[in-house]
Amino acid sequence: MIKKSIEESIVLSIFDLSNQLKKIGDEVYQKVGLTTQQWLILLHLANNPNLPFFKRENHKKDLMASELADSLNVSRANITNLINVLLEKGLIKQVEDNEDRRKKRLKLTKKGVELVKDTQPNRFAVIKYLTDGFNEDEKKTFLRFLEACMNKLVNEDEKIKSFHELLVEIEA
Amino acid sequence: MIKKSIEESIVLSIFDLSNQLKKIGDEVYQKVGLTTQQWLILLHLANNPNLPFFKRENHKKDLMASELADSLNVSRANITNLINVLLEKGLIKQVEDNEDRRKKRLKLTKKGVELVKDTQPNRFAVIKYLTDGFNEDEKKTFLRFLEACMNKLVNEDEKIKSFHELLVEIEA
DNA sequence: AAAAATAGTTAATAATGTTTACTAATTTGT
DNA sequence: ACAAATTAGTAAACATTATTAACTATTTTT
Repeated sequence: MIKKSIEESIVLSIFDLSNQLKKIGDEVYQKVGLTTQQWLILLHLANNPNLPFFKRENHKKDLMASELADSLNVSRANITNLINVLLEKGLIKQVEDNEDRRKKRLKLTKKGVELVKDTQPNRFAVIKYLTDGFNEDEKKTFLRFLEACMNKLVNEDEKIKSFHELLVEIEA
Repeated sequence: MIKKSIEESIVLSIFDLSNQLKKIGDEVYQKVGLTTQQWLILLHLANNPNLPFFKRENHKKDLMASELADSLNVSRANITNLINVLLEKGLIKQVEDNEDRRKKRLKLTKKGVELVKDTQPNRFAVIKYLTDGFNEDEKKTFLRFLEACMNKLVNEDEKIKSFHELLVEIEA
């Protein structure tokens, strides 16, 4: 019998909520033939300052695929696939970097900029609606909490995995 | 240019954190040939009271596949696939319901119970470590926040989708 | 100058999940 | 009571999303 614990409730709720957000996002963005994942790439290229990635590190130059892979925590090959869709739709473009010719900088096209701009008020309204009913202090604490968790996960993930070292192989 | 907003930061952080948790979970549970998703099923069958699903509704009888589909927000067919792995590994068993012979109740086997029990202290330690540094009141507020968001998403998802109605078809 | 590392891509493949169609059992409406 | 609708589970075919491994080109390190 597993005990009630507010900490575990929080972790499981974060999971649940994120799933739900992704589902709804996929449904909404399907109208323009995109997935939540592809939409997140657009938000990166729009330099959305609220993305955890931009809080972790400062970026002056346009992003490249490997940085997106890093931020979304997926393989570079996967980013290539996601990007191809956005390129085909004419929402982004690749610009060769003259200083390091291995690199290709990604930019929103005019069409991409406009799509992000046009949908921004509604995205914002949804987010405001969702997070309504809590005061500024509470929201700040909540964000600190999420960021603290994240820091532990990325900086000390070996430590966390080692907690589970005892997980013994079970016979199939 | 998108403005800084604490609300959007929160939503994007939840996304990011959940991804990271899933990745680490997949890596950890790979040792026993399971995915995070399959592990979640084990937690359901162990009646983990911290699962959002058990907070939403009360369950006296053992769960069935369609309830798991509901809780994990995936199709029934997908649950069949996930369950088959757990059956093969001998971690769960199906029991026919005598009152309604369409239903198959799912139960942990002795082996399944033991796996959950043995790993519980470490799971708990990880969660405690992650959520450390915040007091009880703060944690309670987070949980209320997460549950409030979730409620809006599930009860008023049509309203949320309608926010995006203006999303116009873009030509490929 | 050689070796190692980085960036991106391609191809093959794994996993995850969906839709559709089906069977069986139960519930509902008349 | 009985036809129609609903619910539960599964199977098959497929879509998608992601991964790994191998490769090219370029840059950095030693």
